[in-house]
Amino acid sequence: MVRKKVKLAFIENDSSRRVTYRKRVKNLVKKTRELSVLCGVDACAIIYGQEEQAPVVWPSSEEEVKRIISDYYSKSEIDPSQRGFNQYTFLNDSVIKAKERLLKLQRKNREKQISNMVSDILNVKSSLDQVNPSDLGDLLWVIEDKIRTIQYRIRGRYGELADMRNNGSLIA
Amino acid sequence: MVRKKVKLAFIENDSSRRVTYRKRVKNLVKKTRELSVLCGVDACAIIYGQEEQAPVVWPSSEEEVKRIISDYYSKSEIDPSQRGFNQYTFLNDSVIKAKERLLKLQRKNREKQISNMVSDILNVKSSLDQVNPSDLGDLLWVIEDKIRTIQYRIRGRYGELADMRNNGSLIA
DNA sequence: ATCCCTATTTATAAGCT
DNA sequence: TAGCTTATAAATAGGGA
Repeated sequence: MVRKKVKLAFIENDSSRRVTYRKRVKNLVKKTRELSVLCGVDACAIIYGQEEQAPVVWPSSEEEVKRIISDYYSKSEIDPSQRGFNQYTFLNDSVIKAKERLLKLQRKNREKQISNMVSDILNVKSSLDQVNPSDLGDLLWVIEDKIRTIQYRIRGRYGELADMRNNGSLIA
Repeated sequence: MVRKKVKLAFIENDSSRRVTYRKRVKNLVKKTRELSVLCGVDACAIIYGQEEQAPVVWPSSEEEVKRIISDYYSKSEIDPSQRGFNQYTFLNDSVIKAKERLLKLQRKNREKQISNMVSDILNVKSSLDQVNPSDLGDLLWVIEDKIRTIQYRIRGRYGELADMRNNGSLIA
């Protein structure tokens, strides 16, 4: 996009791809944070880098997470009648069709798997809405520890853990 | 950041905040997509706008979601021993402390709530890893319908649904 | 690989309609 | 409120050290 307008396609060259990745991730996170602060909304960026790379997650610092969670909590205190509203299922033709489809999925024993995945993608906000303020400390601690654990696991401990990777039963 | 260098703080003026929000969301999504394509990584942007606004989620189109899911699936086919690896709990001092803390949480009957929230924030990738390719069609359909349902619900149907918002038991 | 540099492209705050 | 325009700030590809 500069000394030569680059076309939007996978960068084959490993070296320049990695450089571009670092530059752009940095700015994407910055932009995410700016949007959040300027407009008073909660925004989340998740980037899964190549193999052997820790995922980048924003917000990730204790301070930021705390701010977002307490913002959510104070909102729901101000207007508790709003809480859980997103969970209500509006009934119309497309939802009726959805239900038929889900019934079929249930028969195939996949419904739970799929709804969990949809939740992962769409429901971060509603899960944050449901946190009790007395849980904030524990929540932050668990999140931070999970991030550290993932980073530690991904960075250079493969040797020690190699035997475990061959055991499919570890999936859970 | 332009005709006047704006300081990074909440924009009090409603009108300009909304304009800034729309402009920046558009570009944040664009940047997210560019990073994803240029560097061959999976990235996700989630923005929760103000009240009465539909959340913005990228990726959201059938095509993009399909691409990401099938990429994940083909990765796990090439190296199935990697699947589920992220779920393994590495044992070290901090995890032992985590477990003690979790035990305490369990006593308070909050553990499930919190671990679900952590999963929402950090585990989008691993849930995508576990999708069977034959489920892709159903998955895409459910996601799209969920997005449509949320948008429809949030945009201007409050009148009809107002009575329901006063019922706290709808949280679920 | 990592800074630094810088020519250009992008993003964007204000104005104007 | 929603576009469109424009002056300026930011982001960034490609090089060089």
